[in-house]
Amino acid sequence: MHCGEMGSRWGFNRTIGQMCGLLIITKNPMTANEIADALSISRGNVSMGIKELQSWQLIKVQHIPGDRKEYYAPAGDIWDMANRVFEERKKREIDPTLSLLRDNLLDEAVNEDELYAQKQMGEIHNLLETVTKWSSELQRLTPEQLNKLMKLGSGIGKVIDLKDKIFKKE
Amino acid sequence: MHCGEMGSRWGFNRTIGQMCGLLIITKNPMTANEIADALSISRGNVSMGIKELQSWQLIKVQHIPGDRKEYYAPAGDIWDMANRVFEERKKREIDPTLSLLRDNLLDEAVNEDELYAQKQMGEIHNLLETVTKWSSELQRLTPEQLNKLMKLGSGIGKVIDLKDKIFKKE
DNA sequence: ATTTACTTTCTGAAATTACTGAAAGTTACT
DNA sequence: AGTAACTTTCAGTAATTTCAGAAAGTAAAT
Repeated sequence: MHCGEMGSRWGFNRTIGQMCGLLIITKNPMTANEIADALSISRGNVSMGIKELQSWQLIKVQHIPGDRKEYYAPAGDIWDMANRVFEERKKREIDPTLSLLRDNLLDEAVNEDELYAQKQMGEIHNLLETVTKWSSELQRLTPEQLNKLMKLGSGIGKVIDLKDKIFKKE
Repeated sequence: MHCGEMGSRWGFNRTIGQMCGLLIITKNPMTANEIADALSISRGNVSMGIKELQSWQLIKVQHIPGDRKEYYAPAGDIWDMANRVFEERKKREIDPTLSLLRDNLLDEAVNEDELYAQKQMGEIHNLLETVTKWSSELQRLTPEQLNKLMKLGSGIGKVIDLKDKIFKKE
């Protein structure tokens, strides 16, 4: 139920949030009908939800030999899923803005107001590019590296300073 | 207009997105009426929007001596604003889930299914805690440190390995 | 105390989004 | 080909969200 309430904050709707939560905490894969029953929603709704969750690559279909039904289960572990949600949201929330800003920055400003507007848009563009680049590079790290990095926490500041010293000495 | 379309993805609604965008690209602070005119929306709607944007701490009121009207302007630069949006969203999207999970993990599991559900919830809890901790610690870095870190990009992997070597040698 | 210049709150209408249940589609077996 | 066991689509309905405009509130100036 909580996943439902949070669903819309996370980028999908109530029912889809519930479906996702249900599949995560349920050990065995479930059929569409089981999902509909468990959540008391219509069979058609489940079908839509499945399609949506597949488009986020959060669930996968499984077949059980000798059974014609389709069984659904989470695709990957919690980290994988979080990554997918993160990526998908970047695609929806950042990328379109980034490309609009790029277009706009190509236009010549014809007066002071437009100049200011462009300056501000430039700032936003910078910010979004930095964040985008950074996040894609974090994903290139091995899980162990990532883990170390996270554990490091604000100690990262010291490591950066350290690195600076070393390179200056050389 | 684009800010309007994106508004709902960013956590508020169309009008509020437009208002925020308008205030960012406009050099001088604006009155509520100017905002309403510029965007062709009702005065009442602007009032609601202002309240909402203030709750996100994205805009601030300014008074011009000898003028009774309230003028509105962005609160801080682009980085500040992005930070606020980020923080606010964490508060809405992560914190409630985190506290629910904590409560749930205190309950004793009475059968195998519940045990599995708890295991999964534990995973999510870990993930969210790590992310939360990490993000709050990033914010503790000085802007220069942060900038260096971002510029480092995937080179961060090498720095982590470097740090490991140094500490092993000691 | 009244007027003036503003801001906020609230109500119901309009627009959008989500959901159901039935019909249509698909697939695999006979 | 026919049928059984499923899944998907879709039209209409229900629920939610957004919004304008009117009414109420506030505070300074007269």
